[in-house]
Parts: sequence; structure tokens; C-alpha cells
Amino acid sequence: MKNEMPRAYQPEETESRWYQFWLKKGYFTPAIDWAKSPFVIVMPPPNVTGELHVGHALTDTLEDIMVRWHRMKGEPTLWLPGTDHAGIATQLVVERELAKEGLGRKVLGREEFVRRVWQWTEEHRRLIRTQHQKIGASCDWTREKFTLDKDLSRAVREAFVRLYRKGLIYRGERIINWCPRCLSAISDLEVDHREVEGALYFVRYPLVEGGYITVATTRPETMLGDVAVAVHPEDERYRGLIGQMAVLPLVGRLIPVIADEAIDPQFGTGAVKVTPGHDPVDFEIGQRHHLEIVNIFNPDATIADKVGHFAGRDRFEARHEVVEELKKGGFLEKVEAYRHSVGHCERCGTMIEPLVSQQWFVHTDPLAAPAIEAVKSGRITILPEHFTRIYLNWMEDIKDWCISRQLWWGHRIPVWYCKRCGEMTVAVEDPESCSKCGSKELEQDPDVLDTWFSSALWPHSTLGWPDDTEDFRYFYPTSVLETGYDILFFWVARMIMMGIEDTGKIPFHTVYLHGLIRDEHGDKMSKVKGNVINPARIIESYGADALRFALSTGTAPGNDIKLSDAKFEAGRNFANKLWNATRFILNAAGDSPATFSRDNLLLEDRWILSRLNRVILSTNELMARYQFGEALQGIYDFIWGEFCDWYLEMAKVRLKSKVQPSPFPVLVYVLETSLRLLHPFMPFVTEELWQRLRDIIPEKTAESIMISVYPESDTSFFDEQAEKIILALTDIIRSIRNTRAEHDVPPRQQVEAVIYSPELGDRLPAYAGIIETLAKAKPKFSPVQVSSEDGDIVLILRDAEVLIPLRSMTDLEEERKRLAGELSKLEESASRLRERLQYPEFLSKAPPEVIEKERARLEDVEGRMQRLKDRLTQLATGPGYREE
RNA sequence: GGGCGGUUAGCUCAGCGGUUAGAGCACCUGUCUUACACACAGGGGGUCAGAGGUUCAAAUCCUCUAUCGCCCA
Repeated sequence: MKNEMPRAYQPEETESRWYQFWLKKGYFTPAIDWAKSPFVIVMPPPNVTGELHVGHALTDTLEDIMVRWHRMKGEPTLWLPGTDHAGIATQLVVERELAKEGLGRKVLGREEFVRRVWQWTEEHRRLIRTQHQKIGASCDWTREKFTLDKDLSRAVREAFVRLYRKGLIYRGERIINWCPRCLSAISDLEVDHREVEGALYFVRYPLVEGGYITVATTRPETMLGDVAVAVHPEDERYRGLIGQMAVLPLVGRLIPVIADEAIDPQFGTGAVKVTPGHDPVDFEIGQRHHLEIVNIFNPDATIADKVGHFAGRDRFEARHEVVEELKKGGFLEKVEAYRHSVGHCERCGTMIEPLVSQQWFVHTDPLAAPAIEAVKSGRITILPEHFTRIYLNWMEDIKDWCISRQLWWGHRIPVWYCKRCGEMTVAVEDPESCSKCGSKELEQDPDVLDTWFSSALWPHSTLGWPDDTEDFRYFYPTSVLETGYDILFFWVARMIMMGIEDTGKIPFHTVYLHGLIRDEHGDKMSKVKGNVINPARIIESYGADALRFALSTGTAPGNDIKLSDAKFEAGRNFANKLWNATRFILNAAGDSPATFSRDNLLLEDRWILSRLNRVILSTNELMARYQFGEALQGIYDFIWGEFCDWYLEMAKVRLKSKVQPSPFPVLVYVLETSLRLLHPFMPFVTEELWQRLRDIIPEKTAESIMISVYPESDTSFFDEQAEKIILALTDIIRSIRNTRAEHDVPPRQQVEAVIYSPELGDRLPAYAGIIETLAKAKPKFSPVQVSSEDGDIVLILRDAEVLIPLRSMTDLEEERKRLAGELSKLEESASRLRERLQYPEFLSKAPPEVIEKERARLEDVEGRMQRLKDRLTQLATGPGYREE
């Protein structure tokens, strides 16, 4: 064991080895124990479109932290992984792949195309699985799911059929968002509104009774589908024209001038054209006024044949030509530059075409009501809390959800149409014959369901619903749903609706939303910008633990995270620090037994054990409050700032001087406990080091750190006295180092130091050796306050005074300035404290312990001030500069 | 147009009613002190965006303003 550890930690050598070990041992698979309640997370299924990005790494890190913590606490813990078939997105990437071979999906046909997508999917699922494993995700691969698995597909059909039978799913002709590239409907949420520089065209529509009315529009080409002109009923300018007929330019159709409240008199001329077939607002107006719907487009947004001589033109060409003809005909009054918001397909970026079409919808209001109640009542908590309002706002104003997609990749809608009688059969199992006329000539609806429809069932479908499986009974409802805030509506909200609808229970009690990852300039990552961070690259150069560290330290729920190499370096350095602390301890091991007895400890042992248990306490509290960043920070500060910087250094002195008892057992104990404390955050390095320590841990328990017990704070280790004395000691050492540096004392030159502490005086001499080594100062302990001579530096600390006779090395004036500066700082706090302690309100309203604390502080400050003043007087009146 | 969030050290961010506001990185000065230069020791650097208010007490709660960003329509 000795000396076989390299000087620096090399993560690549250890990570995959330990992951395989965990996997082989089956630690990721929980044992169902009905006596205990489980902790369950279903992993947000990544799309099978490609590889994992650093956002997935964040999800993995946060979920793994929770899961490993709960597992170590002894709870049966299930983290269920999976992938999403991602309808549009996957179809799009496979089509792009095919295009490289010069193939199109139409050429291949539906069956062959779907086969090709399956191929793609299998490959990427493997890739994704490997990537999760590199990050260290301790999820249960035996329960891995894919949204298109047989059982999950059955759950989708079951949910659809149930909703249909309750009247919560309907088919109807509505205006929907149509993507002319994907050739499919998409839901409102999948539309990306972007500001574009457009134009506002003012077009004159001649009136039958003479004159004309000018309408303003951003989309002149849709005039081919106009069925009315509308004005606001209160608009004085147009009151007389309401009810008149206008002649639609270029087309010649007679259309009425109507009045509708929806018209904004401030927009354009206050009169607008009404195109119910191609505008959502106009569609509503059309419904109210029983207007005809004229669809002028083909599915690919070229003009339809029936429209006439623009037929076959793309919508943008058509716009140009329509405008030209309007100009020629004298109908175009003017064109103004106009900036407005236009919907784009979230997936492919194509401009959305609002179209009236026959689609399937979920009637959401009845589903939203219990989903609102669940959050309002507090049965579901959303973190960070401010997202609660965002959730409720959206849920309370929810629109029906268009769930049919004209794609080939996805869950086919479980509806069959009878070719004979036209009857619709909606069923879970493929029907043999028409439910009405018994004909066998059935045709299944060609469309598939929105991917989010199956994702909405994820927590219950992955656990076996609709069957009453043991998994479902034991693990459902799940515990925490952790994901990015960007899919709160897409996914989280819909899971809450569908979970309650299908199972009668909330799907999880806590929603934890993390922020988005940005680059060091705060920009969103995108393939186009080329600033995408690939987790694999980071793991290669810094290690998975460093990546996890960077993603979880200094972060708070919901806040965006800016990543840079500096953060990965910090994580790598921390792993290396642990590595070397362990290396030192193992090398120092000697032959002493690794057990210690509580009543044979030195003060510094009692101190580090006290500090350790305080950190354990706060870590567990922070973890319970989902404050992972804070928890990790606390562990980091303890390990680096207290254990390594102080205890280890003190232990070195003891080991060298062979002082008994040996610090070795405490070193091992604190290190081993710290590794367990840190394990959920940095699983690989902690396992590696823990395994190396295992041989000398007194009681061998688990065979892996990941199934060992998470530390619980033992408050009997709390030791205020030890903390006070060690604090005084470190204060003394720090102040001497500081003085040495200020006075440019060469590193190896020893100085003298006279230490006087009325309160702790008798405890400090035991630390002479430590002070000597760590401060390079030969301490003398004085029972009385020593008077200084010129050139002596006097440091007034909280619980001690240190006098350093630096003699020739110090400048009298400098020393005076230093003391005066310190005095004025103290004067500031003293006057603040005095003021506070004079306020009758403070004395009557503040809690007594706060008042007492403030009084004690004032006393302390005043004491130090007095001592400083004494020194200053001495300096002023003392004899001249003393040479030796 | 409606809503939400940010504004804290040069940079990236924690802290979100009670000590003299912290960390990492960067910077400056020393040091290869046999665990670690991926390190050690020391140092400089902040009217916590601005203005009002609540409170015994405000970076922290409230209001307004400025500014950056996000979401929804």
C-alpha cells in the first residue's frame, strides 16, 4: 500500500473501473422493502436525437447527488433512466441523414423509414447510456425505459382511450400551428415567437357603394383568403361603413365590412382584413360572425390550385407578386417598415403557417383544475418557489392541446375509421372489425401523437401503469422531479395533469428546477455558435468528479450557470487535494492502530472532531433543503480549510515528535467520514480513496462507499472549549506569519514571540512545538502582560496578546501607524455597538441572547482597544530606538 | 402589452433579517517547508445598482427608478 500512489490523482484510470464494479454488484437496483418508504426519481428522458450535452450532465449530477444521499441513508432508492423517442426532432435528424445519401422519406415509404429510425435510435440509446455512466449516474439500468417500448406504448393507448371515453379528447377542425417544412401540426408551446423586420402594407378595398376602405396587413398574400373587413364597433371613422360590401382586389369576391371588439383601432388604419383560414384572431372573428373559411395554401405553404393564377407559388413569392399586382391595380396605398413577432417552428426554424385543419385535441380545463389544486394546496412543492406563480399563471389560462402530428415516428393514434360506414373505433387493442357495422375494412388514423403526450405519462408508465405491478404500488408516487425550468410547461405541468388523471395521485411531491447552462460570456450554448461544451471532453481532461463539482458548487436552484475551464480546474484541484491528503495519511500510517479512545484525545483532536460533526449536521440540513451548492461548499471548506490546512499540519508536528496519543486514528477517522460525506457529489475519487483506506478502517462494514452509511452528526463531539482554544492558537500563528511577512523576515529565520493570554494561558504552552513549526517562532508564555520596548511588535488578538521583539527589523513609525489603524477600526465597531446598546427599542425588542452577545462583543472590543491604547502610549513615551 | 429573474471584490457566483459581507479564479509578495506548485504562506481589492420606506437591527423585507436577461401574449 505504501508509496504506490502517484503524486497526482489520475481520474481516467479509476472512473470506469469503479463504475463497472458498482454495476456488477447491482448497487443501483433497489430492494423493495415495504417497511421503508422509498426515494424515487424518474430521469427526464433525453431525446434519442443525439448525444448528451452538458445540460444533461447537470441533470445527472443533481439527481445523482440526491439519489446517492438517500441511498446511503438507507432508503430503498430508485433512479429510473430512459430515453424519449422525440418525434419531430428524431424524424428531422434521420431525414437529414437520409438526405446525405440522396434519399427522402417519401421514397423509402413509411415502413422502411421507421425501420431506419429504429436503427438510429438503438445506436443512440447505447451512446447515451455510456455517457450517463461516464458521469457516474447511479441509475437502475435494469429498469431502463424507452417511450416507444411495448409496455409504454400500451400505457399511451390506455391513457388516450380513457380520455376519449371521458370526452376529454376530441377531434375537430381548428386553427392550428402548421409547420410547412415538417408538414405537421405542432402545439402552441412548440412555436417560437421571434421579432422580425417586416412591413405593414396599406391596401385599398373598394366599396360597392363607392369609395374605399384601407386595411393594414403584414401578410398581403393571405388576402386571397379574405372573407371580410373588420373595424371596431366604437370607431367613429368607420361607423357608417359597417354593413357595406367591399370588393376584394385581384379576386373580385364581395366581402362585408363587419364590426368586432377584437379590432384595435390604434393598429394601422383601424380597419383590418379578415382571413379566418390563416390567422388565429381572424378565426375567432370568423366563428363569431359565421364567416366562411377559405384555405389558400397547400401543406407546404404554396398557393393551392383553386386560388387561381398564383397557384404553386411559395407563400413568400406569392406575397411579392400579390403586392406587385396590387400596386399595378392602384390598390396599394403605402408600405411602412414594421417590426413584429412571428411564430417559428421550434425544431426546424421554419415560419409557422396558421392553418385550419382537422386534428386531435385534449380538452385541458378539467385536467388543469386538480393540477392547480395540487400545487396550491402544497401537496406539490416547486423549487425555486417563484416558479409556482409561473406554473399557476400558465395552468389557469391553459389552451386545449393539439396532440396529433402528421409524422411517421411516434405512437400512432389508436383510432380506426371504417371505410364502409365511416364509424370511428377507439381502442387499446387493434380492432378486428368496425364497432358499428362489423366491417373488416378498417384504416388506422395515419397520424402519431405529440411526443409530450407519452412523456406526460413517464412517472407512472415507466413503473408499470396501467397494470397494478409491484413497482407501481411501491415506487409510485415518485419523490422528486428534477429538470430544467425551460420544460416546466411542456413536461412538468403535463405530467402533473396526466399523473393525477390516470392514477388519482400526484406523480411527485417536489419539483426541483435547475437553471440553464451558459458559456463564460453568458450565451446559451448552441451548435451554430460552436460554444457547446461536450461533457465527454471535460471528463477526459478533468475527470467526471471535476465536472460534477463545477456543476454543483456555487449554484442555487433555478439559477443559470456559466461554465468555464476555471471551474473545472477548481474541481480537479479539489480531487487532487483529497488524493494527496490520503496519500500522506497512508504513508504516515506506521503501525499504530486506527482506533482512538474518546478519553485520550488532545485538544486539536477534539477540535477537528467537533468541527467535523458540525459540518455533518449542516450538510444534512442543507441537503434536506435541496441546497446542494451550499452543502458542497461547506464540505469543501472543511476538508481544505480546516482538515488539510490546520489539523494535518498540526498532526505532522505530532508525528515527528512522537507525541502520544498518535493523531493517526483521528486522521483516518476524519478522512474516512469526510469521504462518505462528499461521496454523493464526487463519487469516483471518494470511492477510490475509501477503498484504499478500507484496510485500516477499524470496522469493515460495506464493500463500497456507495452503500456505506451517510454520516450523521454526533453532537456529543461538539466541543466549544476546544474550538475556542484552537481558534486562539490559529489566530496566534496567523498573526505571527502576517507580521513576519510584513517585515520581510526571511522564511527560515526564527523569531521570538511572547504570548500572554489571561484566559487560556495555561492551555497554550502545550502548543509551543506547533507554533514553532507553523509560525517559525520560538514562543515564550508569560503569565503576566509583558511590557514592550521600542521596536517590539505587539499583536492584540481576541484571546491573546503576542509580543514579537523584532528589534532591528521594525520601523517605529510604521508600528505606530499600524496600531492606530487597528484602533480606529475597533473604534468604529465599538461606537456602532455602543449606539445599538443604548437604544431602548433594541434593549426591549431584540431577543435577550442577541443583546447579551452584543454586550460581550463590546466588552471584548473595548478590552482590545484599551490594550492597544496602552501600547501606543508606551511607544510614544518609551525610550528611543533600541539597537542591539 | 403582461409577468419573472438578475444587478454583491477585476471575473464567475454564494449568502437572502442579527459578529467587522464570503468562495473560486485573476492580481501582488514570498516559498520546491519530503501529501499536494492541481500546492503552501501572506497581501491588496466591495457606500452589496440608485433612491425612499419598514424594523431595535437591512446585501437580506416593501415601494419606486435605472439597467441587463428570460418567459408568455
